[in-house]
Amino acid sequence: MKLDSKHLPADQRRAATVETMIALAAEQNPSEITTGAIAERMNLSQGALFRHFPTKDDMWQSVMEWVAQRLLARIDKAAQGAASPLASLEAMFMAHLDFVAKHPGIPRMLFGELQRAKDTAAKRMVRTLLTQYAERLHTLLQQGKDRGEIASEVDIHAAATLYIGMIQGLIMQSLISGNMTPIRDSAPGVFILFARGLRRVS
Amino acid sequence: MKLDSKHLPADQRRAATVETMIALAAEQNPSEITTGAIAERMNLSQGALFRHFPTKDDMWQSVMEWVAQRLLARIDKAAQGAASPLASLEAMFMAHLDFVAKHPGIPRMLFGELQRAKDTAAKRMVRTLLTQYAERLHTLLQQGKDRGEIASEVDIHAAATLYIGMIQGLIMQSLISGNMTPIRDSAPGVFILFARGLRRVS
DNA sequence: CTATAAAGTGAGTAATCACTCACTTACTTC
DNA sequence: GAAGTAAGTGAGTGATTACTCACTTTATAG
Repeated sequence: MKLDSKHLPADQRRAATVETMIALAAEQNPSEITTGAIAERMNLSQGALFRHFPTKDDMWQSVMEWVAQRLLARIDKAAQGAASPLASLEAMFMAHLDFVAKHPGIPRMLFGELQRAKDTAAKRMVRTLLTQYAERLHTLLQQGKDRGEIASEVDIHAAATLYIGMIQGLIMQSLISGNMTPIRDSAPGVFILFARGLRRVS
Repeated sequence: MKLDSKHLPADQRRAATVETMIALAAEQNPSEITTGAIAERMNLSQGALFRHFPTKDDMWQSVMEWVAQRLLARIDKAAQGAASPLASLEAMFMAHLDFVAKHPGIPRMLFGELQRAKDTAAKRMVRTLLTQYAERLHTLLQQGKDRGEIASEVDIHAAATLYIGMIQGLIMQSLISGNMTPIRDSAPGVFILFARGLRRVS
């Protein structure tokens, strides 16, 4: 991969643009990333970007596609290797946090895109991603109930909200402290507490 | 209060500006709110705003002060009336959600400000708010342990993160659906699950 | 080696934004 | 009711931004 050379083929240039935007989002507010800053980081003229994307919104859409594809693949793979529904949830949780720790700009992008006023393609993509994520959570939680691992009185919808909230809360902590360490350090304890609420009292 | 009349005294005009910004934040991405839009909503010329605030950042700082003051007062009042630490947490939780349901732009503002690149006064104010909030949570959780209401093996720091995450998760749901109803509907179930994880198994 | 197409350049443009200022209007006080 | 002051107006300004385009450079196929 000679991604730094000039005159890349179009598909490689598009991929490099997406990766650059994700890298920049780790350093600054995603909504403040300019096409000029993207081009500068790529050692490219600003105008060249628009040979590969019709608008900036299309660039963001490509970024969100990249994220949705990678994140869902990561959590699916993590869930498959586990022995029980609760273990799958924990593996998904850890894989998700590992993913955002490696790409700290991504949760910022998702949240920022969600609260855009306009209904952009990128925003719809985020909604789809989160909906698909929630479906996987519901399935696993129901399986946990069926197998008696999760208490029957647990509200599955509430549990899915709490799961998403766990991740969001940890991200919030990292935004306050300015680095990613609290995520890795606090994650296990938070999940233990979450699982305590779910588990059937034997 | 004749807040719509022309030629308001300076302090009332500043207060009206803050309230207008909070109202606008409920409708659109806070970072996309322009001074022109604020002025238009107030039936005021854009230039007039800068007679009362030296910069736009100062406007945001005033907004954050408004939020910090009101939110902390609300949750403190709610916590006082409750019979036990866990009941206080629940009352705080509900008061907080009631607050954000009435001012849907506020969580957006806080999160958006947190991820700004520059270290603005508003950002420092958000950090302070969240730190003070976390202190209250730690105190209550420790009291719960001392009284035997909360299991001794519970990680207090994790519980505080989970509490913040609960709120953040519910806000996320409302951003996806586009309205505030899921917050009010799902909140009790989510808290029950949270409390299940904390409570001492008798 | 040459022709052709793909990719990149850099100097534009129009729109938008926060912020300024000379001037006008409205309140207050004696 | 005149004088003084506080508040508002509206037409600026310069900086920034997404996007365009005529032209140049590079890669590649015959």
